[in-house]
Amino acid sequence: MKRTQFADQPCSVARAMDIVGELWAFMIIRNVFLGVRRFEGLRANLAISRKVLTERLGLLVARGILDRRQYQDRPPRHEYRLTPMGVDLFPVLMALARWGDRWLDGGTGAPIEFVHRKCGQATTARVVCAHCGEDIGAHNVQPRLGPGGEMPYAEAIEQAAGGRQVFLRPARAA
Amino acid sequence: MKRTQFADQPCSVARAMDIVGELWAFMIIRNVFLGVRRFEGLRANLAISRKVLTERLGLLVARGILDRRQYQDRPPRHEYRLTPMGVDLFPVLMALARWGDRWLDGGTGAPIEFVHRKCGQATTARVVCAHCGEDIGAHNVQPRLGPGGEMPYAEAIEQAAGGRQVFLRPARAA
DNA sequence: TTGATAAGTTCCTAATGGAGACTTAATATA
DNA sequence: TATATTAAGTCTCCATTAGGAACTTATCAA
Repeated sequence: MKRTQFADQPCSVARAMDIVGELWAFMIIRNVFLGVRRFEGLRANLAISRKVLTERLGLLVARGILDRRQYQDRPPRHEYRLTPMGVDLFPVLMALARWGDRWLDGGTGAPIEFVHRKCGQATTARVVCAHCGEDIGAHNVQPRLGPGGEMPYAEAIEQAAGGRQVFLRPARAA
Repeated sequence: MKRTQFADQPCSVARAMDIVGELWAFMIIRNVFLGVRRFEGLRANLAISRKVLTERLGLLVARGILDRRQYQDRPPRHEYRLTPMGVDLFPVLMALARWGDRWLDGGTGAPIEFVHRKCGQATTARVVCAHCGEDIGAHNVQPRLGPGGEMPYAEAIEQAAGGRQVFLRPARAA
C-alpha cells in the first residue's frame, strides 16, 4: 500500500509532515546543517543504505528543501545545500532538539549544545509569540479557523472531539 | 526489513525522530491537542485505518507521549491524554505549523490560527534563545560537544563533513 | 594495471502499511 | 424480543517499501 499523502490536507502540520515526517528527513537536514553535504559523507555518518539515501535526497530536492549543485567538473560531483525553505527549518530542529534533550537524554545531558553567537551561552530553544514575546504553550492559545481553513474541516474536528466547540469562529463564517 | 531505530544514537534529534518522526505521530498529537482524544474520533478525523491507529496509539503510550485512561465503566471506554512529555511537544508543533504556514499554504493563508491568550493576537511561533531572547537561526549558533556527547561521534561528523572542524571542543576533550 | 573515491543503480527479500471484515460489550430503538 | 448502533479494537490479506549488498561509471593516483 502506498503511504498516505497529507500534502493536500488543509492543515499546515499535515503538509509539513508530508515532507519532514519521515525517519530520515530530519537526520539528513540536521547533518547538512552541520556541514555534511555530500552523498558519501551522509551515507557514512547516517549508516543509511545508498538506495534509501538516493531516494530521500531526491525527495528533499523535489520538495524544495535541498538544492543539488555541482561542486566540481571532472569527474562531476555534487553536493546538497539547504534552500531558504530548508534553512528555515532550523528553528524547528532546535525546538525538537530541546524536547529530545529534555526528555530523552538518559540523564547524560545534551549530546550536542549550540552556542548562541549573540550571547555566548549554550542556548536552548524557547518558542514565543511573535507579537508579545511571551511563551507559547498548549494552555495559553486558542485555535480558530484561519483564512486558509475550511468550515467542513473545522466541523469534522469538532464532531470528532465529541461536539465540543474547539474553534473560535471568525465573523465571516455565517 | 525493520525500520532503522534511532533511539540509541547520541543525538537528541535522532532520539526524538525515533518517536515522532513518523507520518501519523504528529497528526495524532495535533488532534489530541485539539481535543480529539478518542479512538473513533481520531480514526474518523484522520482517515487512518484501525489497525495502524491501534499500533500508533500503542507506541505513543509506550513511549510516554500519551496516557490511555478509562473514562467510563460500562462498557469500558478509553481516551488518550497527553502526558507532560506530550504536552511539551506543543512548541515543536507550533514551530512546525509556522514553517508549514510560511512555505506550504498555497497562497491561501494559515488554515488554523492560534490566538495567544496573553495578547489576543493570532500568534506565530518565534524560536529564541532561552538566555538572551534573540532569535535562533542557522547562522547565529555554533555547535559544540555537550556533556552527553561522545568524541568518536563528533569525529565521525567532522570526517563526514570533509575534515572541516564543525564542533567547538569543550576543554575536557583532551 | 590495479586501486581508490564519489555518487549512484539495480536486484532481492523481509517487513510494514493500509483496506476492510469481524468481534465484543453495552445501550438505544422498533 | 429482535435489531441497530457505537466505541474500541482484532485479524487477515496483499501491495508497497525498506534495507543490504553487489554492480556501474568516471576520474585520478600509485
